[in-house]
Amino acid sequence: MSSAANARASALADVIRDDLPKAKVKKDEKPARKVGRPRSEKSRKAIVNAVNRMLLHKQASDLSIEAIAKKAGVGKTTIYRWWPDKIALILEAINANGANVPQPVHKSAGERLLWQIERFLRLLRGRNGKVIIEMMAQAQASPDALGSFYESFMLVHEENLAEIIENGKSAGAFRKDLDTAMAVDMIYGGIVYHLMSGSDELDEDFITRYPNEALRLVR
Amino acid sequence: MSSAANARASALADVIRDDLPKAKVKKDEKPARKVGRPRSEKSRKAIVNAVNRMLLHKQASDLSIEAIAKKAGVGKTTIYRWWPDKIALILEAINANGANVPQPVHKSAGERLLWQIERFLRLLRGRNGKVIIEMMAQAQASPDALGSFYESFMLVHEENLAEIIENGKSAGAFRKDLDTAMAVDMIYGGIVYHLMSGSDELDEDFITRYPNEALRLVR
DNA sequence: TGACATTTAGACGTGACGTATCGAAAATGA
DNA sequence: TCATTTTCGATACGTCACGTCTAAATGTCA
Repeated sequence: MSSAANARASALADVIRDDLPKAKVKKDEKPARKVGRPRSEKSRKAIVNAVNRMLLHKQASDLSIEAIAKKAGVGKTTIYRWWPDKIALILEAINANGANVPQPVHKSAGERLLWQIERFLRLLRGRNGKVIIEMMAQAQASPDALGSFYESFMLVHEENLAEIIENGKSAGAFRKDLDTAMAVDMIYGGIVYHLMSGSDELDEDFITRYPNEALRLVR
Repeated sequence: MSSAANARASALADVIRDDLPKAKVKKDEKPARKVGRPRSEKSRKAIVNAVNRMLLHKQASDLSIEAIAKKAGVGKTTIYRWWPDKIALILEAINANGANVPQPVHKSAGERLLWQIERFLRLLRGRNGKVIIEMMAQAQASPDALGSFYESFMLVHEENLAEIIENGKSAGAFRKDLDTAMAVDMIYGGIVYHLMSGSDELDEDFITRYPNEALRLVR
């Protein structure tokens, strides 16, 4: 397990080979404990709220588990018990994980591509973008954190985009000789890189024009 | 000063407007001190060597100034005096800054683009890539560090690429409606993102095929 | 020689890490 | 009702790195 590279390679391979068997992650993690004090929903909310409030004033790298615990009025043991690291906690707090809205059907390949890119851009618009990019940056420090970030955030977007591109190629709407994985790298990479280069937020102009620029890449 | 966003915006604007007046950074930082003990070249080398030796065994985020000083047999004051942060030190150690080899002339716009991208890829090949990407990641934590990384590493590449694209557009070799800044984001972003996604090194296949894929984007 | 900046070495206070321990609290089920 | 089980908040612990700060030694120039 662990390696993000592996997770990524296999995930893209799945999409490209068009057989996606068990990519469903593991949602069946509910043994439904019968005995013992249950997890405090109140504490969970307090922690998540504390993170969100703190993110209004400072950037993610300046949040310490200790400070979060203090602000939430919670023992830091509680945080360590439920979240493996700051990345997982913050991603949950800003609710950036998943939310895999199904694509509207009956669209051309180009429209589906635009829709997917716009969805990603919307997700990264505003303050969220900076925070998520910081998470990606922090994840570079450890393979485990990277895998965690990748699986809980990037993977689903990559899969969706890769599938759209593959379908577009099959349908003749996109270049047959296009390398799907590279196109995914360039399309999402362009956005990520833009945010990493210093723009605090994605400006309206970028959001408006980027999807069409990406569309030119694949045609 | 400080903001990387500003540095970037103005730099690209310069290239795009095709007037690049004083982009030459400041190489004239040699007051040639006459008095006082001179900086120890021996210590400088010991520090840089220590960093390089340590990077063979651990990743950049695991290097501490204290450990570097100890390994180099140097007071950490010496490090703090000469380098503003770990990013600057490591970039100098792996010699990733500058080395702005002039382009061979007499080439078509497409060839110049390929050459520039290949140069960038060569720079990020091997262990260097991981280290540089880690620097970029760490730089996200502070605007100053981001500006420092950007100016000492990314800026020159962006300027070169933007100029090539602009010239290609003027010459009719590239699409006139191409957004230069976005193309730069996508081309370099694709590489950076690829490295950030978990591949420890750029594989031969990627290096071989990426430049051509990028060329399709601009035509 | 004296002026002066840089050198190494290490002490210092700060702050966060992640673990461990504690007694109290909250649910279950016999 | 009461034992069992698990989480709760609190806090102590040892570790580590940060960046600043002294202090005495060292090297170069005038």
